[in-house]
Amino acid sequence: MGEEGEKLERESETEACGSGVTVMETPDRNRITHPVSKFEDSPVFNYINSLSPIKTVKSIRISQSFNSFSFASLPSIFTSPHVSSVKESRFLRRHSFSDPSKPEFSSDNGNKVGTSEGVTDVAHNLDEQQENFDPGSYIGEVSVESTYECSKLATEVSQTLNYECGSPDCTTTACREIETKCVSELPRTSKSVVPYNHEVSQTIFVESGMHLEGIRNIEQNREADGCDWDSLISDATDLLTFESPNNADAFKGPFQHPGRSLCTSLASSEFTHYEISDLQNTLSIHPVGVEDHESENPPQVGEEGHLTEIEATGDILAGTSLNKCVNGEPSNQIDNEPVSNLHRGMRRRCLDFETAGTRKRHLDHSSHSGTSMLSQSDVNVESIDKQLVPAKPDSSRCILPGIGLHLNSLARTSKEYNVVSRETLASGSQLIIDPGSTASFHSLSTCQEPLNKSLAVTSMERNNGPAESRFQGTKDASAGPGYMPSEDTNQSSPRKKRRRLEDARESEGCKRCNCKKSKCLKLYCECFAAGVYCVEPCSCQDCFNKPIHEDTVLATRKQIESRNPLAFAPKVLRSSDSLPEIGDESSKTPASARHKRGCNCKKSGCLKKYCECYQGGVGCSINCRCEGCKNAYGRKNGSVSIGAEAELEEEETETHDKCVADESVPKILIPNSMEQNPDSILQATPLRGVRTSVQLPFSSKNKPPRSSFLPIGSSSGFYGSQRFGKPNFLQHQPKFEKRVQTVQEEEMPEILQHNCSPISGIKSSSPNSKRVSPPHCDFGLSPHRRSSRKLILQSIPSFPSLTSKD
DNA sequence: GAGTTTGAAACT
DNA sequence: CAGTTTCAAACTC
Repeated sequence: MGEEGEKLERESETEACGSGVTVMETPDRNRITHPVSKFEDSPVFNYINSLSPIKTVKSIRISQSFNSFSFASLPSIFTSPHVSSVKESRFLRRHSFSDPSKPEFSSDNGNKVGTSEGVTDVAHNLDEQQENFDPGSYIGEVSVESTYECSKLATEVSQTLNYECGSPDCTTTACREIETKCVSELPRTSKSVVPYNHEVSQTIFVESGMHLEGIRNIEQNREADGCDWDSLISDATDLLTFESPNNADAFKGPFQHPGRSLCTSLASSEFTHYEISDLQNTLSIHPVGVEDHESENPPQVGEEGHLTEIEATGDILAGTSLNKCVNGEPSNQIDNEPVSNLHRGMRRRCLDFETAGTRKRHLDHSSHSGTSMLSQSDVNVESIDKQLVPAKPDSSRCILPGIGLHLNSLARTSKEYNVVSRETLASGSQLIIDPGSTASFHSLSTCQEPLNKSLAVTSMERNNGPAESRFQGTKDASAGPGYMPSEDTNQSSPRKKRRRLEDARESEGCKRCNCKKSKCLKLYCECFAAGVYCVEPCSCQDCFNKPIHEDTVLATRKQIESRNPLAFAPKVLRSSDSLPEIGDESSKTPASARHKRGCNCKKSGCLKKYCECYQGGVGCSINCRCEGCKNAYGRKNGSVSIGAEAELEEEETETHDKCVADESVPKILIPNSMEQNPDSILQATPLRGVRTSVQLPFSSKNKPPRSSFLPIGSSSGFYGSQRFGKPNFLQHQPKFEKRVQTVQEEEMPEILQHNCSPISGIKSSSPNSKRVSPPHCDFGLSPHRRSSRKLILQSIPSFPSLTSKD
């Protein structure tokens, strides 16, 4: 496997890089964005920033948001673009490397120098290191040696400077020294191990002044925190590297594909600017929160958490961009992506497992970060999940609701699209946005049930318990999530009870399966279907859906995908995604979303969760073959007539508990909130721009909800990306837009990118084809958007989506 | 908690 | 593609 995996990796890389894959990236974009980034990076810009109120705002936000979450921001820092290149290779590599052998990596990396790949490599290295090292063992070592070293030096120096450099602005000679040292030192230590890292780091240090500041801050913080910051710093460093346009240029090399580099630089640059500032703030601020955590926690924990973050970051990086920047052959992507996504998810989970026991403290930290982090993209979310999961002391490791591993969910719908934004928002809100800024939260809340809820509900609390509780809740889902208050209060009947449980489950974010015969290697298994590993809370028997059996899982997954490429795709396409079929009145349904394949209910009347449509909180569509459809969210015939809506309302009312925030209807709300306070969102985070998406009516087990969180998800990734690809985004700020776009593009599987076409193709092959609704183009490409979408559009200027027709 | 129902997934 | 079986969630008691 290892060799094969390598081969595949290489091939994929070659294809991606070598061919004009970059094509996908629109040159225009690069051009446009690039300049912007340059502008931002330019001294003048910096100077302006320092003077302008904007900067202040940022810092303020950050300061507010930051408590312990500063870390979270870091992951976000790594924009998907970075990852992009890594993504494919990563997956592949993982397959082959899952085990101890990683040396190859370095070698490979070594060959590729200076390009975006280099970045990728870095990410890789991080990942690898993380993977390779046991949580416990590597904690001390820190994933990135080069950076670590650097950080060490920096730390040494910074120790002196600590107080001096409290502010980001502080640019003392000491910092310079550190930088210099780092640069000089890196080569020695890290070179062999991580050839590129040091290069990158050097670049960063040398080139980016702002970054340096951020780094300094980080280092300072680090001092307070301990070693953890090293990794953080390293991450930051990477980020920084990308930030500067110059860097991008530098990266361009023989290997580099212009498009790629551009993409990377672009995406990174766009975000970076903010990120950096955030980072700085975070760092500066962080010490306080972090210290607290760490002080409480054993050093190990803190370190682990740190590592986790890094990991997440790496994942993010790896996961996101590939698609965007590199357009490989569709087939390849298709094949790879799902796997990769899965892989990621898996991996995270694996990580979680590994560290789960050890990490306790981080829970808070990670959780916070997780919440806060959302900024970037789905990917980030994943990272968050990871973080979160690890944080949890319990084995349950459930990921955030939806987060991590649910590849599918993301895909779901525009929602995902929204989800991403939401996540971003959520995280951002926590981190960046003021607690007060409800807009972002609202959006979040609407979109994803558990997560949203938790966020919304706990948003206030976010810093401490909420996130944690949430996550913990996830673990113990059964136990009952800490959050879900509203429902509980409302619920009184057994039904409510059930809901509660379900909600708890969802809130947990982890899916728990109860498989007995499928070994959790079939779609029967919710965990497997969601692209996540089974966790302790699962009651499954003979479970193979565990990191230990990664190969098996992947192989099985592939097999299933070969059978049905959309097998792991989100089943429900949310409003934005799904296009109501033309003529399908159901589209009118409150839940604009539709089930990908439609249901086949005969006895449940589509009024029970047996019905996937209903479960997903969407109305039945022409694709459904249900009999006696009474789907409250929209009847097959079209009828989502008023009556139906009334029913729906009734139901909702009835289940008010359930729906409360989650329910399908809310989706629209988010957008509104966004519209209302678009600025706030934007301010909060660049990524934030995204809006929330549709919620599943049933928070509880809806697979969809889960998925929604997962950004990475292979298939989900697609959908999500697709959606993102669509113009919807908030465009309040061009920057953000670009950012978002980039993300979307990256994640978007080619298939999706191609609009519906892929589906159709798939359709033919897939068993489900009949159900698969090619016509839907649900993928969100359709021009017809749901109300939510409309809202979004209003607020946001559309951008050209790769896929979209426009 | 055990048993039943249900419909997706898998198989033929 | 259709029919059947298997499976696990959803549901009921």
